[in-house]
Amino acid sequence: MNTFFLTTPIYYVNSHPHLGHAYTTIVADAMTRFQRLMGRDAIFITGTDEHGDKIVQAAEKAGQEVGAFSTVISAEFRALWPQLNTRPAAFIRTTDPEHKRLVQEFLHRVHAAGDIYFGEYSGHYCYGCERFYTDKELEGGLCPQHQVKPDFISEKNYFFRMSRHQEWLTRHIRDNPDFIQPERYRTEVLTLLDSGILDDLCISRPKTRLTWGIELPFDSRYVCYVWFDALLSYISAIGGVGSAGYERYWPQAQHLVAKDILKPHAIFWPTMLRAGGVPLYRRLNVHGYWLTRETKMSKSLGNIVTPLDMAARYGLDAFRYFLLREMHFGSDANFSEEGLVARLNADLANDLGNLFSRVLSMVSRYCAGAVPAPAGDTDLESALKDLALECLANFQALFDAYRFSQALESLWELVRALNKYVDSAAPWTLAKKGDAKRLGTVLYTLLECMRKTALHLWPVMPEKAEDMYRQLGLVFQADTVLLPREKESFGLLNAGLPLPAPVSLFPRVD
RNA sequence: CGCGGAGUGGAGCAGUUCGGUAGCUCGUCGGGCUCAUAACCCGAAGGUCCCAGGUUCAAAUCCUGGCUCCGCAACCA
Repeated sequence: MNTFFLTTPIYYVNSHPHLGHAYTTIVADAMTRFQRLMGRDAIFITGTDEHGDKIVQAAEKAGQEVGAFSTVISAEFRALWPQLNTRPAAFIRTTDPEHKRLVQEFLHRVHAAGDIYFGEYSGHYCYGCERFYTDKELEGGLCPQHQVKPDFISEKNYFFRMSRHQEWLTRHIRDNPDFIQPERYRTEVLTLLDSGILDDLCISRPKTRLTWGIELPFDSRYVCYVWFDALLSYISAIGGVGSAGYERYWPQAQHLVAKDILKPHAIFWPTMLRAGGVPLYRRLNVHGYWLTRETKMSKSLGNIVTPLDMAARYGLDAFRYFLLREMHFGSDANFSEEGLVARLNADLANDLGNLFSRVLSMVSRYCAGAVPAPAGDTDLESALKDLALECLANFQALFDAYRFSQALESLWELVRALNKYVDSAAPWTLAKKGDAKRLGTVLYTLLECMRKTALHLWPVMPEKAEDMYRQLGLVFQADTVLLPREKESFGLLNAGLPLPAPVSLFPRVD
């Protein structure tokens, strides 16, 4: 089946949505829109992760009951996505009853398969932090937070036999170079796997310490460790193992995460799936962080960028464009308002917006506002068309590989070539000479290439792309578009179409 | 010797997998055009590709050693 299925992480509700969350979801949305234009049945899903210690603590800090607290934050995330023009096919909460049931069912399967055992865990426990510390984490034997000596306590817990699957996982990652992308993160995981034996994963928390979680189906004195619960949401969101949604989408599953949660996705999750007898996801796509002034964004530093402020100030599509154009997928990137404005002015206003403006105004002036008919091509057109098809083919291949920045660069190579073509062909001279045939060819060629450009931009800037389409006298309908044929031929724009009065697409910001 | 990333013209970055005349955008300077959002097009200046060794006919790219910066090990995409 020709499907495409992508997940964002389910965001942890101990903080409000920020630029990082917006980026990941916008990437997921753009990729999904792209795959749809490529002719696939494509969806992405998102949601919130709501269990665990940290949430209980955050709720206490806010002076709220934990269930009510996570509902409020979860709703903030859910409300943000439509405002960024992202359209998840599902929004899952790990507190959904159906998810809880599916997690318990999965735990049962793994337990029955013999991959969960009851054992004892000993460690340095700080009652102030309500957590265990490893020897490495302690500073001079003291808890780094409270500067007190933690108690050495033993606790009975359930463990997942992750170590049993280490060899198999290592081989799988070696044999499937695409399983973790970009390459550097694959290398990182392989280094980690080669550096020693994996510990088994402690997957329970005694209710004496934590009750905010999913109860273990085989022991009501415990709740499930958050990651074991959260990762399974990727399957709950489409109906659970064996459901119609699962059959349809899971075989093509890809995940999208930031580098901080590489380990749970690259190690915990595949071994869990293996133990539960569920086929693995196809691919894990890992991106970097947005930095502000060379340093990481964090609440304590007060340098959080609020996505909606930027969108409101400069336009949502310019914001989306900036995020995809500026960050090289996988590496960290810098976010700055100046950077955004620079891109908006240079790429969107000067190159793209101005191209539409100059061409549409000539069509309006020289062709009575209707798409002219092309006559014969000269070498100038042949060269331009060759370049256009090459740029579009590159765009499609790069976008498909999550190399958004390079994909857009490739598209802008075409935009610049179009501006250059205007200068070389000089339609104003043709108009003066009264060479209607040649003028028709030049302007038609431009309009057709602009149509292709708008089409390819839709995943990144849906509203503006639809505006561009309208300017070309067309109505954009995603289901009727097929990108693959667009990189092969010209002439899908019909001559004679009346065009509306030109409107500025991207006004400059000064 | 905790793990990882980065160091390329004034700024921001590609290129490093599979060595072969150093590339893009912005900025600067000069020119062109007049259809256009003071936009667009052409040309120019500007680089010891962190340093030192090594391999090679040839190294930004491979190997060894070192320096500097940053991130993770605490929240967090």
